[in-house]
Amino acid sequence: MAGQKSVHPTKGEFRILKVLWNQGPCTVRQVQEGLRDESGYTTVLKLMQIMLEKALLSRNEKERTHVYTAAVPEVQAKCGLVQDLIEKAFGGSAQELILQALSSRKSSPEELSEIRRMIDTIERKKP
Amino acid sequence: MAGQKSVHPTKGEFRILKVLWNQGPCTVRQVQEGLRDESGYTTVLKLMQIMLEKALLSRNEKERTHVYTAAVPEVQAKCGLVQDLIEKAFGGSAQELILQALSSRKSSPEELSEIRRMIDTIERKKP
DNA sequence: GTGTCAATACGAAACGGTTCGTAGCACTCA
DNA sequence: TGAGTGCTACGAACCGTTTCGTATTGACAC
Repeated sequence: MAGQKSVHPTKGEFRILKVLWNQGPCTVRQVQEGLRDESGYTTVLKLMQIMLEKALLSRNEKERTHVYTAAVPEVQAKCGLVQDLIEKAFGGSAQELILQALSSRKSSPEELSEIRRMIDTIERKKP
Repeated sequence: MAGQKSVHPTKGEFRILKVLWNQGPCTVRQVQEGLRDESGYTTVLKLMQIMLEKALLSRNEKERTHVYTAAVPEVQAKCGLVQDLIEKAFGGSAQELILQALSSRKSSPEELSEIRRMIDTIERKKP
């Protein structure tokens, strides 16, 4: 118990997690290629080592080339970020965040009805 | 022109902005008291000076005791945060963020229909 | 004037995130 | 065996945020 303390990934860490979530377990090299930018190999490696310490990643050291896996599920990490934002900026109100999200990008009618559909689903799920 | 470049408030800066949004123009002392924690006076002052440089705040120096005002509207700052999060974590999809927000806190039926009402409003506003 | 009080200004330092240079290790191939 | 390759490990350094100690200034009372 007590050790859960969900660590919040930084921006850079989140980018690495995204690659791992998409591609499944990867070597450092694979992650570095997955990030389509000029981040150097050792930079990515270092970041991943730190993430290992933070238990954001786990790794398999059986082979000489270590294989890393995301140790936090995508949903949980995103959920943490959203919770944070709701607390930090919207006084704990998810509604307010949603309103803001709705108005901050012009959503197409399709998106809006998509969202409406999601609400329907949730409503139906817990009567 | 060209100078807009909406600066993103840090966490600490955001807390100060919240006080100013709630209470209107304040002195440093008032802001420091508004933050109900142990942040020292000079710490708050320094932060506010930096925010002044970043144009997050403006101030009136007529009186000896300067009076600071939030220079960014609340909506705009929150919008920036939301945009950031959408980009960072949800691949630019506001929908996904909203779904996450809906599921990360159990919304009451009332909240859900509230949100539905908001969607109605938006839909009606731009046909 | 002189002392005191409350405010601003300035700069150093701590801290976390990030980048990168460099070293070392293991494997392969000639 | 020795050079080359590809990987991990380590540590220094940079940058932005945040904290805080200290100096300075202005107003007011005596």
